[in-house]
Amino acid sequence: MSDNPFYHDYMGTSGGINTFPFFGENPSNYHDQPIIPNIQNPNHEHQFVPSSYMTLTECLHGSMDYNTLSSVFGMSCSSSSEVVCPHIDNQGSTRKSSVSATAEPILDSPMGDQTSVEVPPTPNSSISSTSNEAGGQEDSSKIKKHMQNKDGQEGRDDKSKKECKATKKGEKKVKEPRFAFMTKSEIDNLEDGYRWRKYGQKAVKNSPFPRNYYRCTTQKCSVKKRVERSYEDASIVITTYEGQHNHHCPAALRGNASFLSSPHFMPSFPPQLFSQMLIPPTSNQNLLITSEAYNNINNNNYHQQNQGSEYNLFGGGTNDASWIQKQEPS
DNA sequence: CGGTTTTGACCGGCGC
DNA sequence: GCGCCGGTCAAAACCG
Repeated sequence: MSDNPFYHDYMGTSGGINTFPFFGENPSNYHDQPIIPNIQNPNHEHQFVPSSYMTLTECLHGSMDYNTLSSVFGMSCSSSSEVVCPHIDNQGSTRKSSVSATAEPILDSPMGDQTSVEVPPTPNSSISSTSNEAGGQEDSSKIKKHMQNKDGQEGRDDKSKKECKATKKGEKKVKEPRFAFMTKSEIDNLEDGYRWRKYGQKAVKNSPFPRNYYRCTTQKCSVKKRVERSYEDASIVITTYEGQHNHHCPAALRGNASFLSSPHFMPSFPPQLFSQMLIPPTSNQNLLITSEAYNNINNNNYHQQNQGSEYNLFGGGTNDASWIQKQEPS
């Protein structure tokens, strides 16, 4: 992975809570210095700028507007686009990486203004096919459905289906943005600071692993997430978030940084992912960081495999961008 | 006892 | 029209 200067693999632990890229609260609350690559200076891919780090939690509960997020993912908010990042390079299974960001902004938009992304097969890449089939492909189909169905099919959220039925035909509903991550973990439901209630579980076609459906327990918050395990690589967990939280992160309310390691918060959780999704300096479509880069910067070994969990981020930089192809609306 | 999980049923979209 | 599939509902079970 180090062959790719833009492929940064990060394995981290916070000693109490795992977070996804973007996850967590205000960066200032972190014990560790939040880091992101300096986007302004493409030649310094290892230069990190703590001040501009954006957590997913912030993103999800709205401190980061969708336009910003879209720009981070290199997508226009005005068009529905889907970026699937199932990629693992040719190193295939040897790569121990593992959070892949999939930005799936799903906004209601004119049919002619759609952009979807197809994921070309990657040689020797189990994760590629994995996510493509177990996650990416399905998401793609779902997204297509989202795009195609303008009568509020996916607008149910916390509304009942009956309510949805009552929705006037043709009434457009704003599609919630989606973000998917692939995480290498033995824990399916990675803690992100929010409280979730499981409301469904479905068997996934061609996969021995079921897909779990969660909904944010906060009232009037319609954020949902799906968690499924890759059927080709059982160590890969595909998490898809849909929507943005309209409230603060419950964990954060417990007291800024202390929640990260507080035994009162997720006491049973082992040290887990404490990572930041980074924005490659030369690509605004992929987000990633490597443990190497991280360690080099922090002189700290964040690689952790103890307690059965191993986390990384992966995405694609310049070299990896090849598997992301924007598909023009047909 | 309240919140969460489980799980079979149901619904709507889509392809044939 | 029918079957498949993903997503959701909701009652029952479970749990702290």
